[in-house]
Amino acid sequence: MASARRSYSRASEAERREDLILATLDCIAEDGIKGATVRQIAARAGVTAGLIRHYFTGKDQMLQAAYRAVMDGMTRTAIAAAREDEAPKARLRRFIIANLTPPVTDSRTLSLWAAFISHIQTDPSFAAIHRENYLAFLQEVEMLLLAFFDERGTALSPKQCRRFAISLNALIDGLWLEGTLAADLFDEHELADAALASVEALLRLTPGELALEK
Amino acid sequence: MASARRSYSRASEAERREDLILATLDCIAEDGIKGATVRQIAARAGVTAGLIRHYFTGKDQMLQAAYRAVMDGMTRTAIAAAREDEAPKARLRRFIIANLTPPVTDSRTLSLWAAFISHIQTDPSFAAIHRENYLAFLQEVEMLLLAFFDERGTALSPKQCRRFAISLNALIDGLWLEGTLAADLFDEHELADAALASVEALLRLTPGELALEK
DNA sequence: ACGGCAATTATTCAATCGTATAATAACAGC
DNA sequence: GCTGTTATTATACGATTGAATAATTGCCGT
Repeated sequence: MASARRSYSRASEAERREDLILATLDCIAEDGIKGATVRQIAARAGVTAGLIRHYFTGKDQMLQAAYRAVMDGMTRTAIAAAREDEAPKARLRRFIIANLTPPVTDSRTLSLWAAFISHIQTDPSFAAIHRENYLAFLQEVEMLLLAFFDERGTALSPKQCRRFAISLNALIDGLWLEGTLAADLFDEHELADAALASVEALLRLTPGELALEK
Repeated sequence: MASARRSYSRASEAERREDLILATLDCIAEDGIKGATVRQIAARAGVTAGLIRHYFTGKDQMLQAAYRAVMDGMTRTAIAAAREDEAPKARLRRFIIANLTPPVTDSRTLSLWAAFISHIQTDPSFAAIHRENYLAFLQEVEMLLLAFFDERGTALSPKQCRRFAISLNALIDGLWLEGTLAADLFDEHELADAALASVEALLRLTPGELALEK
């Protein structure tokens, strides 16, 4: 009885790692962190479970890589929305809107974010990843604010800029979290509109200054 | 060889359930959700594992009860801070401060909150608990705002009140989350001060109107 | 004081987890 | 085309999990 071994094809390290990470995210999005077992992930990636330990030291390290991938994706789309070839006001507006419309406000994204956030408290590696992303996000907001107030001709001390950035970031985070958790309570533009009006108030701008194009 | 069975004492259903729930929270706070196994919980509660299924249908149901306990605790302390025997402005101020100082901004509270948030996406029972608490929180904020603007003599339409409440809630949530996650980045009063200034701006009040007593 | 109810313990079970190791097949270099 | 390297599969192992069942002991009513 010849052993009928499964046929397979070799892949480059880069794409195999990516496949495994994407499969991890699929599993988490579907069943939560408890659904992300090495077997389920391997099955979803079309390989066998043992392969995971060939590319990662262990399951934990793969989860960290997956967390990095999620956070990178979130910040990348938000930052990409604030295109450099536009006026500071438009960039700030686009940045806010991008954070409160799909694909950032998306059930799957929230599931992934939520699955990882609890690890921050327990595992220092996850804490480092979070810290890194939070500071990067904060700095991006600060740069947008500086450019905006500069164009507007309003003075803005570094300390005040930082305070604005912290509050603005908190507002966006909160709206994103609750808005995505209870997506049925808000329609798509309601969230972004509320954010724009709130940011105007937060920065002590005149109503409509940020939302209206002219 | 006489079987040396462990001696024990009976307890009322109420306190046994509470003991088990508190033990559950202790386990989660210490090791995350993965540390909340029936055996560890039972050990921490000073009973044996089997007893859990005598008071709860299963582990899931006990986790739900624990989640309810956490959320109740958080909203209760915040609402209790807005004492009824004070002026509307003071109540609003106290409410905001209470949400951004210990024991609400506390590493343990965050750990518990974070451990449960991912279940909202997966388990409808957890979604219902979250929804219930979110709406209760929102309504509390709306009532505080109505009383405040009424005393101030400013008109406030129900729609505007709701929009304010949503934004204010998001701001508090975001500050609480990031501030507690990165507690070392902020000192204790910085968070509450930032919140007060931001809420003043959010509600289009004059700077210092909410923070200063007079 | 004692009998019976049920709260609690003790033990077992099947399932599943992450990891380790050995066998094998795919592919590159020559 | 052959050969050596190694990516991949296959299998096994020990630990741990949530749940189910049976045995026992604490305690209340009488």
